[in-house]
Amino acid sequence: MGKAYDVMAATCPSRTVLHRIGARWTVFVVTALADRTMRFGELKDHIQGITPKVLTETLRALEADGLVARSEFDVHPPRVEYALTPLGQSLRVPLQSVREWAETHVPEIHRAQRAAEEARYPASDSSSASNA
Amino acid sequence: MGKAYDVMAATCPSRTVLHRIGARWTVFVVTALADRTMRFGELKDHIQGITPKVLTETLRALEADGLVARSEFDVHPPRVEYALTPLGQSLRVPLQSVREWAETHVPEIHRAQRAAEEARYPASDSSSASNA
DNA sequence: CGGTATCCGGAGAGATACTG
DNA sequence: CAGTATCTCTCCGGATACCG
Repeated sequence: MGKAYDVMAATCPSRTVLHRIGARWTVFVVTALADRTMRFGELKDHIQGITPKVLTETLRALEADGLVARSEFDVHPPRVEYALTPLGQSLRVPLQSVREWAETHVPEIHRAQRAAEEARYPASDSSSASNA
Repeated sequence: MGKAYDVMAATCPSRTVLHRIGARWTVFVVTALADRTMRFGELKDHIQGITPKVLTETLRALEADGLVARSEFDVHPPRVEYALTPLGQSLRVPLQSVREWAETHVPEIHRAQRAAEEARYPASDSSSASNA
């Protein structure tokens, strides 16, 4: 027997799943919630540059997919906490390895990009090396 | 001393990197090239549903980032082969784990989505269970 | 505090047709 | 075979302002 799902198949549902977890801010939210439960404002402060609208959309999507649990406390002022579900916890590992890869290989990629740039415009040495 | 790069920082270059490898078709191309070198047409056939334009764009981006190497043979008909660079190879592991997560957890996510749907429109039981 | 509502702009994705 | 060229269109994502 083969695999149940194959991401290479055009209509495979796993593509939808992949699309979701590949969404712009998913990795940030999951990473932020990996350590501990957080309130909306905490997430917003922690994930620098995210807007409330986008954070809400991301959280709603993750909640609908069963990755994040939303707990609302009926107090004043309002208090809402977000946490990873067990399913969301299981996503920590893959996403962490992706994030670490990104953080680790920044210099190599920059080097490759500058090299490619050089190849296209050979003469410009605005910041290129003097040492061969 | 802390980490050199932190994905949570708004201006961190690792975010750009993350964005690149999170691009729609990156995971497919890297996965396809994980096993062996492939020609353009092979990639196109293997990654079902991708259009030549998008495949080209993805390959060019990956090439610029130093993840994919393009080898052109001056023959007729033309023959062009794509392979992962060592840097690209290093991306295999993280992306494979993400892909496997997606393929593995499709049923759970579908279940969560249906449950969320139920919660919003409680009455409709078009395909819900007869067994409580 | 924890969101919504609304509007807007641009990048990316797709279909189709064509070329060296 | 391996792409380009064009065009369209959606959909994200961001800014801003407002609500319970």
